[in-house]
Amino acid sequence: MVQYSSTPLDASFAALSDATRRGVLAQLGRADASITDLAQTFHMTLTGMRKHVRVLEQAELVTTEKIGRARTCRLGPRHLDEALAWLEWYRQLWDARFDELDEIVLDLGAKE
Amino acid sequence: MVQYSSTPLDASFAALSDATRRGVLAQLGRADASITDLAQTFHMTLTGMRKHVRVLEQAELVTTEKIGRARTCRLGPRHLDEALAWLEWYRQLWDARFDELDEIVLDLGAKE
DNA sequence: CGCATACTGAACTACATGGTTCAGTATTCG
DNA sequence: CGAATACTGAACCATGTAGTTCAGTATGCG
Repeated sequence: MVQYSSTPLDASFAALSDATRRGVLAQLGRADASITDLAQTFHMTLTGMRKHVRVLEQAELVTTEKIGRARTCRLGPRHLDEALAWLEWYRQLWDARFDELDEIVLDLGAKE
Repeated sequence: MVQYSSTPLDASFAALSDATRRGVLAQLGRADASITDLAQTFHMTLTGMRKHVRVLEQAELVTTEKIGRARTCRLGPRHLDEALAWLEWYRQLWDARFDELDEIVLDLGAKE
């Protein structure tokens, strides 16, 4: 198949499609945390959590910095504006289709 | 691993993490389409497109109906409100952290 | 009826994902 | 120095994903 990483939008949505990663973002919203902190919260191994954090890093939702032996994770620079914009656009699309349906229904009513 | 399908939010974000599927939503926003129509637009086999459509169906973003030998796909009942709400919440979280940082910077400035 | 069209299902390929364990390395602290 | 802590990398497993081909079935049309 060859995934070749595609667009940043793909990466954002993919990163958000996992409940653990959304939880990590929530925790980092309250305070920065180490891999150990996060691993404890979500009851998984350091290695497992590191992988989630790396996915979030690659989607630019989280940045990390290794200080001494600990790696500190914090909320990253991406606002998810792109993802939000896409969803808003989609909602408008959907609403437009719905209005159209309304019109058809109204037209049918007018005929009687 | 055992994926057991988790939350609808997972399904929504996962469905949106593929450019082809976002394109299908866009096309269905303009008009309903058959599997053949969609497969042609995105240059893939019927079987391949059917799989994408099924993912969108399972995320309740698209509904389909088989009429005669053709399957008609249309934009589904889900507004993606949940996904939007999550992203909005996340943005507020991020903004809050940013404001906090601003305060720290301002405090540092006041000290001089 | 017979052919073309539209889809479906199974099997296969190649790679991604979400997790684990185990065996390291690097850092801190007594 | 030596032990504990914090992370890392490689290897592995089971399953999911994005596509294909090929061999059907079901429908519509001349």
